[in-house]
Amino acid sequence: MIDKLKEQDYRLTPQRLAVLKILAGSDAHPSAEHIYEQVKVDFPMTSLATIYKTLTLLKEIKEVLEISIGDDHNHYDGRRPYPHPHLICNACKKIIDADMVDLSKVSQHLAKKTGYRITNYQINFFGICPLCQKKV
Amino acid sequence: MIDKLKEQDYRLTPQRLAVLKILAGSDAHPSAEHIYEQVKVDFPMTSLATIYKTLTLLKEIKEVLEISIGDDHNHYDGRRPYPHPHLICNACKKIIDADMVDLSKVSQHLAKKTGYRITNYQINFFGICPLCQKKV
DNA sequence: ATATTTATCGATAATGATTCTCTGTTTTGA
DNA sequence: TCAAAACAGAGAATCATTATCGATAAATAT
Repeated sequence: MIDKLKEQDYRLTPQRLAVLKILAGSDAHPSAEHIYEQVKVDFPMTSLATIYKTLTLLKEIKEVLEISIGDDHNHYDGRRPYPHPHLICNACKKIIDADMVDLSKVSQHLAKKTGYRITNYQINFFGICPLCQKKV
Repeated sequence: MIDKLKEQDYRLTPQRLAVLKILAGSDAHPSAEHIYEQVKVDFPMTSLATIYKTLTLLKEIKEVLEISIGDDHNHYDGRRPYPHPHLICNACKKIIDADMVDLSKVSQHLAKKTGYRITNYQINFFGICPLCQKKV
């Protein structure tokens, strides 16, 4: 992560380093607020805006994945910053990675394999449609 | 939809009927704001809060599907109110249904089949994890 | 039909995550 | 050392969604 930052001529500040450390050290898919609380332990003067700015930067250089689970606040994954499926518990809101494919029976397989009672899922593909490709 | 409402002892009001009609008559996955604009054509006195309340109700009785695409506002599908994959254009924000399974090669198949240039996708499964199932 | 009960409505304030603005500070490179 | 650019911090602004609450209207019984 640090190398990626330097490669692209971004500065490595203490605040950024602190965010990087938390992202690298957690597989709990923390929210911006949660990262903020963690960073404040070592850098009490840090602003929440800085957290967001750092996350935006990391998103741009593809070193963090932003995850929207309809929870009114986003979560961030710095360990596996590429698109991959997640499994979210509606009760405790825990997010875990669920790397398996198929789909017709993924839901049932997933339920069997992980013990989760799956009640819903969300699949979104993002891209450029044929019409917009022409417009370029 | 109307029957479902009556079954569960909900009232059928003009405002609700207007929302139902728009949901039933559109496959464009409209936002609450968009539904609001449409409803106001026939019922100018309608409040945006009523749109949200109706959508919440329809979500509860599973007659509409709420779709979060990280666009800062949700979209609604009243035609196919069950979880299913969507394909979103990053440029024009158009949302279309993408009913195909598999996953390992869904992305490539989808690209070939629809002409979309897929740059990202999001998959979320919602459920109850083993620990929380025990807690019940 | 009319009255009664109660869900629903409309208007607006409140909430809360994220972004913006602006000012001061730090880093970089000549 | 110094100017230019990047960055941080504080708090205001934004904006979708929710909550509040008095007024209104739908369903049902009288």
